[in-house]
Amino acid sequence: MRATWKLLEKSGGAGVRMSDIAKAAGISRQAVYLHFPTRAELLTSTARYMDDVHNIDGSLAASRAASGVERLDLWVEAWGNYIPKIHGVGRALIAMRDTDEAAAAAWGDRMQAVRHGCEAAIGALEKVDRLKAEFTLETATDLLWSILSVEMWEKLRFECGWSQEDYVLRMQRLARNSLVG
Amino acid sequence: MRATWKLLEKSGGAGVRMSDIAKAAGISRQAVYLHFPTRAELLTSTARYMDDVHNIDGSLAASRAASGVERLDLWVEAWGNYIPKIHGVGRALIAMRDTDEAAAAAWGDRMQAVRHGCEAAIGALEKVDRLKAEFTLETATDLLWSILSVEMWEKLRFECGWSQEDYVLRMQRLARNSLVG
DNA sequence: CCTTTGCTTGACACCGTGTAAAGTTGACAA
DNA sequence: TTGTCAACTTTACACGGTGTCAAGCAAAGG
Repeated sequence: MRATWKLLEKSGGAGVRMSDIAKAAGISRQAVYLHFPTRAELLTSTARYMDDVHNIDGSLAASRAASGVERLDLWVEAWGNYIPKIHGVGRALIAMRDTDEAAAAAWGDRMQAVRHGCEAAIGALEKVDRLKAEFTLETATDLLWSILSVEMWEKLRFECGWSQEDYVLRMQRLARNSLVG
Repeated sequence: MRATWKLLEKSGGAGVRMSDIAKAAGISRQAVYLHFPTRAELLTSTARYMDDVHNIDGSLAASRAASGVERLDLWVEAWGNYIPKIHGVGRALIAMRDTDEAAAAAWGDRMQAVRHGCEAAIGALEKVDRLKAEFTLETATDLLWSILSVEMWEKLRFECGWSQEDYVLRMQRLARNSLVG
């Protein structure tokens, strides 16, 4: 899993084959299949492992402690800064979605968790009556979640050349401008 | 190209093989290669053909004629309503990006054209001094372009279940709230 | 000493894309 | 009438990547 992680990180998630991973791990390609039945399993296990190492719950604690607009800001920052860490694996999983049911499910699950984070942030906003009137909890969550998607991060970060700091700052502003009334 | 179009439209862009297209067109798989050297070529030719049939320039005329905030609204509407038409081919091209250089270039080109549309809309905003001070022409274009990406449309439309009308309306509002001062 | 565990090598099936070659069919022209 | 060309057919195969299968090997440990 560490080899997978390293390779996906350096490649940005594309063009990493099972044989590459095996070589990087210093074992044969078949040995990889002794541990992980499929590529999708390896990727999702690696993703879980990364969550573990990064202690994702810990890094989200700050945003959970806050409330209202501040909570929204902190959530955008926390998740926004987590994206680069998982980006490689994410990209690989996203690429497999079309052809591999398991990969689609695994990535969908992870994104559902992110959605819950978004929903909690919007909920906090609603609680202090700062959610724009045009939104329900659900539609606001939809929007925030889409705005904070890995795909959008990729576009802004690589195709538009934004720095990570710019990304976080501007997404915080975007979220505030569009959701907070 | 018509067969390709039809299949990609119905499948949403995934799992369409050259042999499927050949069968749908009523010719052999090899015959397809007599007309299009590669899958990427077939897809991009189909995309061009679709632009032609849809008369893209005509449908963008309205937005180009307007100015200021109205122009932004009309641009979001025009492009937003064009996405579903090209979505199938877009998805297929996006899926090929990682492995096929030609596909990446073709899709990149098309998206660059969309970016120009975004830039023109932002330019119109700037001309009447309604662009928020925090933006340059470029950063505002980056943001609008990312917000109007096919990926975001897919997410909102299918994963969040928004209707096409909702999508356009809410994206207009999002663009206005975040860009117009 | 024997078994188990973790690995190795090597071969192979499957799929989809793309290539290659030889043959068929119909239209049009000298 | 014969010949040629273009569009297409059938059949076969190479390649790359995933996943399967089988036989064998080496070290650890009761």
